[in-house]
Amino acid sequence: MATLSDVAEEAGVSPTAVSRYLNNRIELPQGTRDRIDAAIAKLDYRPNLLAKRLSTGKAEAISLVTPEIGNPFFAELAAAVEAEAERHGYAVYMSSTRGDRAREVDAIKRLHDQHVDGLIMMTNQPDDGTLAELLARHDNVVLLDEDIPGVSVPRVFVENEEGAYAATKLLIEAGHRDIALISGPSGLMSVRERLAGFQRAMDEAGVATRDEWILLGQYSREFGREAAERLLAGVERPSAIVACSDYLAVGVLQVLRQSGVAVPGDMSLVGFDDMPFAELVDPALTTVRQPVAEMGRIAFERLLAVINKTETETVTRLPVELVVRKSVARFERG
Amino acid sequence: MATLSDVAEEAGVSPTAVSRYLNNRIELPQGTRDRIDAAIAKLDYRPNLLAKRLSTGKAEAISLVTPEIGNPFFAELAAAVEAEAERHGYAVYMSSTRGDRAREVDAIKRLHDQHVDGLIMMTNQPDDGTLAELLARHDNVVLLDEDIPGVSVPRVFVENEEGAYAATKLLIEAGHRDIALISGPSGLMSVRERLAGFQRAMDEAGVATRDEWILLGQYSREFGREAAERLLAGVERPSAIVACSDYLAVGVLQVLRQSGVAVPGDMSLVGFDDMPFAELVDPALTTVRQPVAEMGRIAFERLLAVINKTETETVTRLPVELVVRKSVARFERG
DNA sequence: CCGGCCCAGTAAACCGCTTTACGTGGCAAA
DNA sequence: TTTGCCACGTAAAGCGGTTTACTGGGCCGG
Repeated sequence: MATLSDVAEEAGVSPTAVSRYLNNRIELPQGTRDRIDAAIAKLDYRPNLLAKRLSTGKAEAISLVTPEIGNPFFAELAAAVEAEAERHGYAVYMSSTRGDRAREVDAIKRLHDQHVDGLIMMTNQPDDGTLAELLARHDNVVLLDEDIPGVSVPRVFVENEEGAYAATKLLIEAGHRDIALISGPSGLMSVRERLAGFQRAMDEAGVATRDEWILLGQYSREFGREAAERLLAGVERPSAIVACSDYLAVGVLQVLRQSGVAVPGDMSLVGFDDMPFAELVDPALTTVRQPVAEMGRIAFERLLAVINKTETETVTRLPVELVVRKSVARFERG
Repeated sequence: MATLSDVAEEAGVSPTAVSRYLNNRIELPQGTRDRIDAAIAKLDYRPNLLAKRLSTGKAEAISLVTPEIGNPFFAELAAAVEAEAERHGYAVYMSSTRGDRAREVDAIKRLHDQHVDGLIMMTNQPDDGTLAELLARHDNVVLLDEDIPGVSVPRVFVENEEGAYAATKLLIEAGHRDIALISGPSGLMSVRERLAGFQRAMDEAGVATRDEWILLGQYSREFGREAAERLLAGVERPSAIVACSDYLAVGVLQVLRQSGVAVPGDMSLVGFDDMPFAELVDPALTTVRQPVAEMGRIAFERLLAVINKTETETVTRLPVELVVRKSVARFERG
């Protein structure tokens, strides 16, 4: 690999001149510029970013940590962040923690390496304080999708409560009163908020919620199956289910199908997220769409703002949208 | 941020001593070790990876380029690579090119930056020679999933031909003779090989293929829909379709459903990949499973081997497996 | 009592680039 | 003729580590 000095020598100038020329920090006469350009071309010179970063302290790169890159929701979010970052000339280093706290910690600590200018963080498990403490030391972080309590950095979320409210209301307006809710771990902000939206819709309609029909666990297909089985095993069955993630909904769907419970004939179902497969399952899933592209875009924008110190803590709430497909039917008495 | 020198000063030794101690290149008496450890703890020292890499030339990191991280197939592959890399203490920098040639080129060129020790490359568009030429200059690259002709680096593929052969044979054994094939861009190795497998199965059974029933385009849902529409519009219809990607199959499924063509009743369908949603669609998709986790694992293993110069060009072919679900039925005459 | 060896470290160069603070040489103005 | 300034650069330190070669002192054996 040719270095800056090689280029300088070839062009008959000092490394300083080449460096400053390349960074537009010096005016050179045409002749000199040509010689440098020729040398660069001849040697196929590419600046060593590592050295550059070490020297300048700027990385023009960010890190993106996601719980599970194999999960379409996070993958789409990651793609959106990357697209926006590219527009600004930033590289994105993605990593997936696979729900491992140690890997989350690692990812944050790596901020120290100077490798990146900032971090967009997604998590899907409640924090026990570890992450919050670690993050408190940084000001170049943005939280996306899920909160970590006690951290004062910009955050980008969706209107979880509104989403769940709309989903629940749709069911109520279809005549349902016996509605169950399946959601993720209780420590998560999104879980709390969606539960609140559900509760509010039920309260407004004057219909009581039942504790045994509120099932909190994980945002996973596995838990969706488990929860559905529990609901089916109960003495009374709800006529509709709000699943707070499409992953959950799909798990529910599988169990219902196996058990011969028709959707939406015998049981209505609403999901959350509008993952790519939501319209592919049978029946096509009515669900609450999160504006994934927008979330990614704004998260990056916010991060850029804190990196450039033009802004600090802000919380952005993006609206969600109820997408009506085929998994909800009017409740028929009997 | 505390530096090595800060630690050295705090511990009352030279930076050299600290560096060598941390890298196990020196034996120090217990007392000195304790002082250094204490200094590190007190200052919360973390080595600056950038500096380390610049100095050593080793990055303990690889780069992973995927065409589209939002695509579950690539996302899962990425997750698998990352999992294996982590076991070996390597960081993974993922980037998605979104099918943009310029971004692919960029990703390769970035190998020069010393940022990473090597590159695992996935692509989903035929190369016009650009990539091949660029890659020829590197020996720390592994190709995954798809080939780039003219490049002599380790490659990890699946048995595409066998997969398509098995899928086609399944249909033939179910009594089908009018079988269409839908696949990706014709320049791609996987497309060629799957086509060959299809052809071989048809030849062996003594049934002729028809040009108008072999539709090559893109590995996308969009093209799946388009191809399905073309098949339905033809004067004669096949009774079964081999879709060379589950994305294609899903597109096909949508069009068939809209057109009132029952699957598998009126039309049998086999996919390829076994993406996560394959078992969720209706009917659950019979498809050819690619061993994604294994592919990722082996790709990393191979990359490590070339990085350490213990191996050069090898081509690995991983077996695929036909997963029979509900989208294929016996052909009923008439 | 002296030479040599080992223990416990150290000085200094280097990785490749940036940046601050300085030259030069030539020409115009005084 | 001298001053001064501008155009065109350069020297050298620094980013935070690693690594090679070396050294000073204590102790042991002869």
